[in-house]
Amino acid sequence: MLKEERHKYILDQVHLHHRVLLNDLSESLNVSIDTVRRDVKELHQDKKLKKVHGGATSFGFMTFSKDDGNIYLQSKKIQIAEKTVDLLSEGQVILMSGGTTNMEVAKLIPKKLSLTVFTPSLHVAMALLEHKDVEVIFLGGKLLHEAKFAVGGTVVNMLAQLRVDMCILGTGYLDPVYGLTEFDWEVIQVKQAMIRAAKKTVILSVSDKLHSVQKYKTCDLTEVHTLVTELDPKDPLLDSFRPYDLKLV
Amino acid sequence: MLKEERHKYILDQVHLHHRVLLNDLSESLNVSIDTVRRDVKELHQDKKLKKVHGGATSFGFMTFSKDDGNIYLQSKKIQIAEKTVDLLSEGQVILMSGGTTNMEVAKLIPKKLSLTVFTPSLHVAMALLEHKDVEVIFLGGKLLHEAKFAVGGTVVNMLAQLRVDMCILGTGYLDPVYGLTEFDWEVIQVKQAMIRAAKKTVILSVSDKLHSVQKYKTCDLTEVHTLVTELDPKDPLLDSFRPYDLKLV
DNA sequence: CCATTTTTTGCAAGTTCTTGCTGTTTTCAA
DNA sequence: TTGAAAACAGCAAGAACTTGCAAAAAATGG
Repeated sequence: MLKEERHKYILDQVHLHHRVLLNDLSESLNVSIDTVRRDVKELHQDKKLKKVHGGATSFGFMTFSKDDGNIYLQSKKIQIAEKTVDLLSEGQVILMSGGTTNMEVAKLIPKKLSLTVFTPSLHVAMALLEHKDVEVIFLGGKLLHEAKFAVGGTVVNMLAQLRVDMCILGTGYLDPVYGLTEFDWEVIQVKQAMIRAAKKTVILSVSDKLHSVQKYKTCDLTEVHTLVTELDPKDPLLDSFRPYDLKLV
Repeated sequence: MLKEERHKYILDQVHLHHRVLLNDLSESLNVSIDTVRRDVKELHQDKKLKKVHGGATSFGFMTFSKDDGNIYLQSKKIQIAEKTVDLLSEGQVILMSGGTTNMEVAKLIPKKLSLTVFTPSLHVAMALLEHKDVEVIFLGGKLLHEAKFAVGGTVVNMLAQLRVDMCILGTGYLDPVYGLTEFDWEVIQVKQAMIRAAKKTVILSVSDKLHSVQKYKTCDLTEVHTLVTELDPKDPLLDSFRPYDLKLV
C-alpha cells in the first residue's frame, strides 16, 4: 500500500468519524504503529488534521461548540461581521442562519438601519430584537437542543414561500473541492432551503475553517456569491477559491 | 476515549447547563474524579470555562437574568410554577405562552419528564431547551421586540392545525366578571388561537393580578379549566371565582 | 542491468504522558 | 467548631511518544 493511499484513507476516516485511534489505523492498514504515527505527523504538519495523544481529530470536531472563549477567534469574527454589515442596505429582506459569527453580525447592525430578517436561530433572533428598526421573523419548528436552531418540515415549508434579497450563512465548513459541508443532516436541509429562498448567498468563515470538510454537503461553491473572511481579499490563503465566480471580501 | 473528546464533552455540558458537577461528569464519562478534575483544570487554564468548588461554570455571554428584581413577586411565581408542574404528566403535548411565571414553570420541569411543548415565546423556548427530554417546537412568526413573543398570522395558522392536551397561559389580567384581558391586540389573537388548540386551559396568575382588567378581552372564565395562584385554594380572596366551573389550585 | 543513493519501514531503548490511587490539606456548610 | 466533601500532591503502572538504527524497498544514474 502506497503512502498516498494510507494518507487518503486516514483523512477519510478522520472526516467520517471526527476522530481516529492510531491503533485502529495500524490494524486496518496492516502497517506498524510507527508508520501510522509518522503518517499522522505529516498530515498534522500539512494541517490536514489535528494530532492528539492516542489518535487524531478533524479540525471541525473541536471547534463546533459555540463560544469557546477563544478571544482570538472572537476578534476574527468581529472583523468578519464588520465587513458583512457593509453589505446590508436599507429596507432589505434577509435570511440569517445561526452560529457565533452571525451573532456578531446581529450585534453590529447599525441602530437606525431598518431591515426585515428571517432566522431559525434563537440566539440570533434574540440579538436582533435589540434593534428597534429590525423586524424579526422567526422561522418556527422543532428546536435542536444544543444549537438552539429550528429544523424540520415547518421551517423548510416557510422558506419555500420566501424570496429574499440575501442569505447570510454563518457556521459551516468550507473547501474549494467539497464545497460547503455540515455534520448535521437536519441543518443541511434548512440551509439548502435558505439558499433556494435567496437571490444572493453570502458565506461567513474564519480562515481556520477554510479547507475543512464534514460528512454532509450543503452546496457547491458555484451557488455562493460572496465569501467573507477576516483575511485581506488578496491573501494567498484564498487562492484556491479564486477559480470560482466568488466575490471575496 | 481520547482526552480531546472528554474536553469537548465537558465544554458542551458546561455551555448547555451553564454549570456542571465534577461527580456527574466523572460518572457519565466513566473516568475517575481525578481525571475530570485535571481536565477541568486544563480547560480553566485555557480560559474555556470557570472552575468552581465542586464543578465548573461557563462564563457565558448569556447571563440573561430576566428576574424583575422583585424577590417577593418572584417567590410567588415559583410557588405557582411548583403547583403547575404537578399538573403535567409523561408524554403530554402542551402549549405554553410567555411571561415570567411561565419561565419559572419551564425551569422547574423535572429533568426526566418527557414532553412536547409548543411555544411562541423566545425566553420560554430557551429555558425549555435545557431539558433534554422535552421536545420544543417554536411557533414562528413576527417577533415583538419587548416581549420576545411571536405574533401574527403564521402563529395563528400553525395553532389552527394543533390539538394539544393542555395550554398554559402565563401573563394576563384576570377578573371574575370581565374574564381574561390583555392590552396587546396581537397577543390576544395568539392566545385565543392557543385556547382553541387545547383540550384544557390552565391560567397562572399571582394574586396581585386578580381583579384587574385591561383593554381587550381574550376569553371568558367559562373557557378556563384550571386557575393556579400562589394562594391556598380555600383562600377567601378566591371566593369570587368559585361560581365558575374552575379548578382552583 | 547493476551499483549507489534515497526513502520507507519496523524495531528497540528510553522518555514522557495519562490515569487511578493514596494520604494529606483545604474548603464549605451546619 | 466540627465533619464531610472537595482539592491537592505524589506515586506507580501502563500506554503512547521519541529517537536512533538497520534492513528492505524504491528511485536514480551510468
